Amino acid sequence: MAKKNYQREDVLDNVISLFWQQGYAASSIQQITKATGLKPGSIYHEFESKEKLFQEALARYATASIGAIHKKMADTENVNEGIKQILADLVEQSKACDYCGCFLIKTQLELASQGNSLYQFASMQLSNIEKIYTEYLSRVYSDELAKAYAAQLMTVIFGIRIYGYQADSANTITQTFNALLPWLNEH
Amino acid sequence: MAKKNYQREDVLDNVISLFWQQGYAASSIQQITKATGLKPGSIYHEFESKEKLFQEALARYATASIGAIHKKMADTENVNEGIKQILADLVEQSKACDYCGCFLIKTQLELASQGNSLYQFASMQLSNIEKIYTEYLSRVYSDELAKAYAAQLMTVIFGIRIYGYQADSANTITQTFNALLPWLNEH
DNA sequence: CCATTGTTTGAATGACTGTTCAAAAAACAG
DNA sequence: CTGTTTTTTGAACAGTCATTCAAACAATGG
Repeated sequence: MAKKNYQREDVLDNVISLFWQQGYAASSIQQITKATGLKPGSIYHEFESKEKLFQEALARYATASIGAIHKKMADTENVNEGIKQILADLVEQSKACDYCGCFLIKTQLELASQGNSLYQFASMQLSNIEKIYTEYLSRVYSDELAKAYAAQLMTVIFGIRIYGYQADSANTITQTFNALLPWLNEH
Repeated sequence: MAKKNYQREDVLDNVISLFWQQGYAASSIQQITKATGLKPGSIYHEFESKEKLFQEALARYATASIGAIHKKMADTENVNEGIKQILADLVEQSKACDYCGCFLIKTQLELASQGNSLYQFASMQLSNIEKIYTEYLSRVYSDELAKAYAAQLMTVIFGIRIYGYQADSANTITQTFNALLPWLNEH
């Protein structure tokens, strides 16, 4: 088999959901082999180590998340409407029975204490997302206001992603973020 | 040594900071022995298993957290002032270089996927805290409003606890929660 | 058809995991 | 002092961890 019988991206997608659900420490190579269909040797041949594999999976998740933001902003009439839809999507996700929040946030919390490079990466991506929101908001508001609103938005998103673990919280969350971010309904 | 040479509570306090920092999976019995000074045998003699030990540590943390809320409410003039101080305390905590958020939230995120009883416990405690805030708020507001404000407060607290990982975020967080919860400055 | 290159395999590695337990040690009661 | 009880000890257990590697395998280039 001189040609590899798998697609790097497919492997990563399988690995993302495993790591996302269980976290870094609780996901064993054995589980990874089961989730991907690859033998240990192949995994280490394609990805250098468990850490590198996780890093790449997380990077793919982050890229997809950021891409989803840009897409939503391109598809909606104005910035506020785009953000409202993004928040509505988060609420929708929280309804799933296998809901497991945000991969970046989970990674940040799990690996913070070790000053891990994976923590650094997750942290950086979250900051990056805030910056992206700031840029979009500065189309509608002053730079100062855009910055403040982006920080509020990130705080509310973080809050939602954790509040979403509570069963049957969807309606409450929707009411909550509308009350917390009244400026979303301007324009 | 027929008399035990340690205090159950001291052991728990040491164990809390270990589990709090590193999470359940990443904290080994070996590390626990190092943190507590107890040998494996003693730990299993006093606490039945790693899971039971974690459970008890988490329960102690939760009790302390809830106690702190009641104390703050008793020490301040009114409910809104008490909540403002609690939020200010959270901001203060986030300044620490070894900041590691909230033990209950971290546990909920780490152990959610397994339907773990530890997850159930953490989840229940967080719900309980919301209920406590609802009760305090209903002294000042209608039941309906108190419920809505408590949900907002919990969402903002969750948000703060994650936003706090960001370096030098203290000022931003303070401005953010004042903007998100304008009703805190009533009365 | 051979040599080369790249891929897959899966057993083996040594370290570490949570847990157990028989023996030792220390306090108490009689 | 003796017998009982409680606690401590630390080696030992079976299992799992991440990782390695030589061998088998398959495809390409010449």
